[in-house]
Amino acid sequence: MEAQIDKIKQQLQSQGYKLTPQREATVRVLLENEEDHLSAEDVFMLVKEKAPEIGLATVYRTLELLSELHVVHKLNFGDGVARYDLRGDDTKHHHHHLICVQCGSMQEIMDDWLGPLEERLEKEYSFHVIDHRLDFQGICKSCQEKDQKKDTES
Amino acid sequence: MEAQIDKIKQQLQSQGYKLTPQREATVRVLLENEEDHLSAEDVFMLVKEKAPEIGLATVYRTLELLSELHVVHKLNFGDGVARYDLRGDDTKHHHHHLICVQCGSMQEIMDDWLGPLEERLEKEYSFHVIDHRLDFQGICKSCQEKDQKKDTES
DNA sequence: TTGCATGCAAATGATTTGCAGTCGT
DNA sequence: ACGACTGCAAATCATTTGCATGCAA
Repeated sequence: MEAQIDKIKQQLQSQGYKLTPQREATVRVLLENEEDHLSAEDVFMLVKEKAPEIGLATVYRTLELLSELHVVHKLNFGDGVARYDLRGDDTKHHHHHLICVQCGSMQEIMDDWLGPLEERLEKEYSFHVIDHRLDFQGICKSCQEKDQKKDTES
Repeated sequence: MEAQIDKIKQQLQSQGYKLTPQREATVRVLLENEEDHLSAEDVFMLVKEKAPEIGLATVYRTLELLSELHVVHKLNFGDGVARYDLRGDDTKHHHHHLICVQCGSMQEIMDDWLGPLEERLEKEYSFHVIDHRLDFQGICKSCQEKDQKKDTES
């Protein structure tokens, strides 16, 4: 982890920026939560545990700066908040959702089904995939069973 | 077009909603701009030309309603505004999006790649798929080229 | 009458910005 | 001292909500 911090420090300095304590705390939070897609508010709360005096605006400014330097990716999943992701080439997130339109339940599928598609995108469209989001809307098993029962009764 | 309006009217009525003049004006704007991904504000401005007395809140409420009824798709490309897309008659309106996290550009892919996956879901998870949504976040071709140039310069 | 719909204005929530003070070089 | 950096509060922007009114069955 120290190695990664050092690398980021150099990236900052090469562009004339400093790795201040606030920025370092923010980067550490991102490193410690590489798995997740943290929102700015999430990052803020986690950073506050290490550096309680930090301001939300600083977190936003830091994330924006890191984003410009391509240290993190700014992602948008349509839930109204921007999410940030450390740019590790190795970490990819694959989760799909089955959302039942009848009962509203949501099931996560951890399989990665899109590997071949992503390869195709890179080749055919020259699009470098960082992440994807795949949601299916439909009727879940238990609602199908409920429906069947109802149909039989009537 | 009248046929499509009628169809939407029936979809609304089947759920207990009415096709009010404001809603009809909004739907007409969406039909007339089927090609584009309009934001709520865009729709609002266009609807105002037909029905100047309409309020922005009504446009938002209408779009939200149509979205729930799956008449339109609510899309988010990370530029800070939600965009809306009329769902074409054909069930094969399954397009996917390539969203560049750097420049915010969006490209549509019209292929339907998920047929086999949907079959698998029905079998392995007993989940009956009605609709899906697939977005890829990544770096588009032109941003990759820009990055390369920048890297070379330094 | 009853309740869905509307327009307006005010409220909200995420993010940005203005500004005065702080810190390292 | 200079400019980069910060925290705070106020500003902004998209979207939502409260509420009194309007309208159709």
